[in-house]
Amino acid sequence: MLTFDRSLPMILNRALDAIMPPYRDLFSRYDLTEQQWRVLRVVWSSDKYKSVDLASHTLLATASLVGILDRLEKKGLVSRVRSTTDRRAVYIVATAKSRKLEKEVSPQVTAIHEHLRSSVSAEEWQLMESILTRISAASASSVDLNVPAPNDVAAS
Amino acid sequence: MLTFDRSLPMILNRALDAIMPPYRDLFSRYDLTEQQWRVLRVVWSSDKYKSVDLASHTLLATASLVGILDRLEKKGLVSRVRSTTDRRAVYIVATAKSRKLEKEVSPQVTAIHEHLRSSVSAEEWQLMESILTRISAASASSVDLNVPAPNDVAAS
DNA sequence: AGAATATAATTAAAACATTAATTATTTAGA
DNA sequence: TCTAAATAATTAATGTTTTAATTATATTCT
Repeated sequence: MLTFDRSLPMILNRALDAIMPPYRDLFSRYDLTEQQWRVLRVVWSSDKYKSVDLASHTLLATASLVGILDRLEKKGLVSRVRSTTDRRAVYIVATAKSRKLEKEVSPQVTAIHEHLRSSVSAEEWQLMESILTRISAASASSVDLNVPAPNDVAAS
Repeated sequence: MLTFDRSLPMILNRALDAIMPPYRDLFSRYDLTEQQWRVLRVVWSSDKYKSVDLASHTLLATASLVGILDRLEKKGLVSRVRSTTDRRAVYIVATAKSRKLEKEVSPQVTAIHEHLRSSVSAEEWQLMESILTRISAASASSVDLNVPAPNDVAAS
């Protein structure tokens, strides 16, 4: 089991499992989920973002965004504004209520970020980031591995 | 947005987004989900595992495991065996059918692991693992940060 | 202009995640 | 022993993910 246990997916998932609880505890105190937070902090960073822009910045699929935005809208934290120049597009804008939330929550999120960040040296942090970036790039460049299709295997 | 964009959760999620598609493509060819694979490879590694043991080795909550095991059982890949010595416990065992699947899929999964692994040096890989492990440990040791409760903030 | 194609957002269905509560059984302690 | 606490598995409710299909609007190309 050693080889699977120390595979990159497991390494990354274990790290996420370890670091997320403090974030989730914080978000839940404000009745927010992790994904809702991710959407809000991008919306707060700009006047106008289309759904499709949110997707790339939050790492959430547009299909997932629909429901997340529905719930954020119901809570009065964002509103949807149909574009007049391209009527397919919808802009997501932050409400005044969500701006208040931003002022309360953001500093606490930053505190968690910095606490994590301070547990290793600046050089190590930078190194980890660059190693992960390089592995990710390698993966994206050759998604198609040279493996037989299931039918081929079954037929052999 | 720079500070949030380069936070550890985003770094890790971006890396997972980049590396998972080849795994998911492979699993879907065998009509398996990523989580089902995770359960199977642990079940294959031992004769007898209780549900609660599976949870820790797969990083899946026991509540999630119930449904995953239901579906694996329905496909004839695992079976549940009630323990006679502790009648609360259920052992999960691999079927002969799932052993055949193991022989087909495992080598291909290993190939993806090794492809990722080969994109950086052995030293870098080891370093990344140790840095992430240290950050994770730091997080676990102080989940309770010194932040005010929501009510305190609102009252101020 | 008109048809094929592309794009933005949404919907639908199945699977999984998260939190809290529940059931059944076992263990520990007065 | 008898009860309180702990443990294993499950259920329930809400939210999210993934893939595929759908709707509406734009764009491109002939």
